[in-house]
Parts: sequence; C-alpha cells; structure tokens
Amino acid sequence: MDNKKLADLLFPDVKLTVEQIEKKYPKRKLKPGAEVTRFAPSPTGFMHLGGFFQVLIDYSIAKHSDGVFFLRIEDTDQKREVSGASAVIMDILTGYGFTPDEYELKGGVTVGEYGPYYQTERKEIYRAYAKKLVSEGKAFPCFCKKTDGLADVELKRQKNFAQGLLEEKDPCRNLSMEQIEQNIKEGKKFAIRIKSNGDGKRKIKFNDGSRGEIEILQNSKDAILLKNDSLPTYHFAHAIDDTLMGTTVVVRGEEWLPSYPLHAEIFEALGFKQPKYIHTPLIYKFNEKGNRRKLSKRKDPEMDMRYFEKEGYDKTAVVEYLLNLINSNFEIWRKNNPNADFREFPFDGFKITTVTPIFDFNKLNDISKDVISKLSAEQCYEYLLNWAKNYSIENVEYLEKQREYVTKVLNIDREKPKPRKDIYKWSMFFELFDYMFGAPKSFEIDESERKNYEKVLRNYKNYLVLTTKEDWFNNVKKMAGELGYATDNADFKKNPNKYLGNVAKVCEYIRIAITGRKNSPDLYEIMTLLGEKEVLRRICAIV
RNA sequence: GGCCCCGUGGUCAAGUGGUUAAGACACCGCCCUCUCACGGCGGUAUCAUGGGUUCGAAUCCCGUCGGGGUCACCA
Repeated sequence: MDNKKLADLLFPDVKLTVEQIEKKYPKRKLKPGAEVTRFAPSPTGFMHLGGFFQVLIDYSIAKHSDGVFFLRIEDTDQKREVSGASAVIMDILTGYGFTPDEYELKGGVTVGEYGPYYQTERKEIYRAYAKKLVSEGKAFPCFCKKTDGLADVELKRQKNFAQGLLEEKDPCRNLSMEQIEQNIKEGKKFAIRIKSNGDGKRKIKFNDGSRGEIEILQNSKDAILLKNDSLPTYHFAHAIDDTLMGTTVVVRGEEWLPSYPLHAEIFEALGFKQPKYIHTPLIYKFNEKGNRRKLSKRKDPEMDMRYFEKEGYDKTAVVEYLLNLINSNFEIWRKNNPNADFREFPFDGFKITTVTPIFDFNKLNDISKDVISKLSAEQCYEYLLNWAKNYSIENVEYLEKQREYVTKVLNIDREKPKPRKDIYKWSMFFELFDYMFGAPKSFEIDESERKNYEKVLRNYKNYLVLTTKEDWFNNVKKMAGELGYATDNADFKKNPNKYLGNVAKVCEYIRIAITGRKNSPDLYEIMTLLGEKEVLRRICAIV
C-alpha cells in the first residue's frame, strides 16, 4: 500500500502541512512552572454545574502559577449546537469573575494568539494532521455506514456483549487501494480511523493529578479521528488543540478516564507529548431508591448554572460552596481567613476530591447565609436591585423609588458584630419582609388564645412608645405586668401557673399583629421603620 | 459482559500503622436573650464486608459486596 498516494487520494485539497501549522503556534513564553489550562465546553445551550466546577480548578491552577486560562468552544457536533450557547458560557464565566485570558466571541473579538478558539474554524488543521497520519500508515479511511444516535449504539453494544466480544479492529483497515479508489469514485463518504497497535492485553500507566497512578488497558480500537463531515472527534481535537495551544494541564470530568488510553495512542501517533491530567468527579444526587445518580439536565434544574442566578443565589456563595465540595481544606482556610477573597485560596496542596459528591442545598444555603450576612445594607441593596432587574422585574420600580426605606429594611439586624443570618437568596427578601412593603398576611390565632390576644392589642394602643428601644420595651413590660403576664423570666419559670404567660408571649401577640408572623427580626426596629401611625393602623385593623 | 473509578455519620469530610476516629451542614436538647434571630454549650450518628500481614489496621495486601463511569462518525 502506497500511503503517500492514499493520503493524496483522500485529501487532494489539503495543501497545508503540519510544519506550516506548527510554525503558527510557537511555544508560549511563560515563566517556569506556569501552567496553561483551558475550559472546553460544547455549546449545548447551558452552563453545566460540573463544567463550572472544573473552571474553578482551571482558573486556580493558571492564576496561582502565573499561567494562562483560555476558553475553547468544542462545536464539532453540529447536531447538538445551540445558537448563542457560547454567549451563555462567557456570561457565566465573566459574571462569576473567571474571565478567561484568551477567548473568542462568535462574530466578535478574539483575544489571544492561539486561536481560532472554535473547533469548527480549525477544520483545515485537523485535516492536515489526518492526512499526515494516513501518509504515515497510522490511520485509514472507513467507508462503513455511519452509526447514528444512541439507540443505534445501544443495539450494537448489546449484540457485542451477548457474543462476549467487542469489535476492536475495523474491517476497513484491510481495504485494498483498488477498493478505496472505487469507493472514492462512487463518491462515498469516509471517516478516518486510527490504526491501533494495541493487543487488548497490555497495560499502560499514567499519573492523574488527583488520583495518583492509574493502570489501565492500552487502547486497541480503531477509533474514529475524523468524522465523515471532516470534523474531528473529541479525542483527535483534544490531542491537536491542546498541543498547539500549549495546554499543560487538562482538567476534565472522570467520564473521560476510560478514553485515556486512546488519547495516549493518538498523541503517540502524532508525536506529541501528553499534558498532565486531573479527572474530576461528577456531581450527584440521590434517586428515588437512594442511589447516587448523575445530575440530569431534564430533572435537575440546578445543574444549569443559570438556575442559581434565577433563584437569587449570591454568586460568591455558589463559588464558595463548590470550592468546599472540591476540597474541604477550603472550609478550614475560610474559617481562618473570614474576609479574604476566595481567589486567594492557596492552590498548593489543593486536594481535589475523588469522591462523587452529592449536591447539598443545606450546605449551600448555610454558606450563602454567611456570605450575605457579611454584606453592608448598601451592598445588599445593589445586589438585590441588580438581581430584581433580571428576575423580579415587578419589584424594580418600588426598589428604585424607595431606595432609602428599602436600605433601612435591609439594615435590620445587619452591620453589627453578630448579624442576622436568615436570608440565603435574594428572592427571600421579598418573602421574608413582605409586611414591610404592604399589609401583613392574616394570621390564624388559636381560638384558646384569641381573648388574650385581643386584650393585649387593645391595651397596647395606649402603651405604644417608639422614642427609644428602652422606652418601647419598658412600656411593653409595664402593660404585660398589668395584664397579668410575668415580667421576670426567672419568676415565670418557677411559677408558670401564676401568670397568663411572660413578656415573650406579649411580644409574640404584637409581632403577629404587626407582621402576620410568629417570627421576624427585631420588633422595635420594624415598628420604628413602619412608623407609629402604620403600627396603630395595623393594630386597629384587628381590634 | 469487559475495563476503569469510588466506598469514614443523613451530606461534605480530617485521617497516610498506635487518635477517647477532628470539623462543617442538617437534626435534637439546653443556655443566653426584651421578642425573632445570631451566638454559646451539649447530644444522636460513621470507618461497606470477609480474610490476611502486624504486638497493634479506617490506614498495607487479597477477595467479596455496593455505587458510579465507559465501551458512539456525542462531547
């Protein structure tokens, strides 16, 4: 077989040589130890939580080594491409503060010298390398009928499993030059497969950045390199792009672990050196049976990063939660550095989890409460307004008009040493403080308490004083005593039957009347903000 | 089915041959408190399992079990 002739037959139009290509991608001039990382999503229309997880690691590695973090869009599966998808990804990256050093906006700017950053724009590069491999006898054309879609594949697999065999070497590798010429003449489309040297028995070793040494069976499949539309598969593109673009560390999901041997063989055929790898676990959830299951696009809205924004989660909280999931050292570090930016979290000794974590909203909420409690009322207002502009438009007008009042409401139990921590997403603000913006919800008071409740309210009209917190409370206390409630907690505990209840009970009644709830922040602050007139109005509406 | 990854409380986990097996979230209780919170203190609960090696195993070795991934002209 004349491989050179075969290569020209298959790729008559490819004139670009790999030498010419490689000249355009010189080695990056970076200081020793600098790492180059990349985020390489396919544009499917959303930003995957798992992908974002990897961005955190990519960004950290690059920043802490004075390296480069770039974005490459893997749009080689044209069936799945969703328009505008890469904009969604860029929005999330920049929105969360992980703007890549190099990227390309479709129809817009390109930042960086190692582009194009869209794989479809690199088609000629892949073809040139494919031609080279064919001319060296390391790859061959395959004219078989294309298996299309998961259903086809599933069928093929089941058949193979039933027979206890897996098709390893493709029959097309034995085609004669005459047969190939005939096929080409007939206009048959072809894919390019690697001519695997593997025997399916030998093992190879490699070092995973988070799992250590892994021993795995070498590749023995004649995998597709170039599809019959001349676009590369992930495997081929990974080898070429990450080499040309100078990637030094590849962070990817653990679903890629089994294809490592294939990648090793492709790199070898191409004469390339492989980068370092870090395989990250997928993020899971429990299914109905209590087993772990992968987060799915259809069932789990939280797998799309935009979900968190929509829900009103603070971005910092989301990042901190994920950091916490990646590496529990983060939690200790955060405890010791309560006010540091999460970007300062030292990457050295970063122990990336190898366990498939379960997404835990409890923990996210807790971290979020903490983050939000540290903000000033002014910051809260800005974040809230910003969020409302995108996801709660009906509240924007009010927020803007009543800026001062809203800020004061936000400041209740805030900006003090032990701030209140009960808001974990912006949407809760409107729910939790609804009584500050309109009439309180009606509250079903228990029939047995109704009489006492109303009596307290009727009397309180004469004891309402808002001059100072002390005066306010002394008056509540005074009234409580006169109505038969305990004003001394210790005494109340000793003789609970002597009293109708304690001051706490009286406060509860007033709180219910004012807010329509049994729990709310500091009553005095609420009443002061509402104003005497409004407070009286609310009480009078009941008795 | 083959190959691979993973297995410490409900969740995230510290731990690398000798620990009363940290910590955080959640849950429960108590305390603090003028109410609601915050906070403080305490509690329930974990080394998947069997066999080795060893004076001694969560830790090393082998098997088993369980969960997950992968075996596409998808990434």
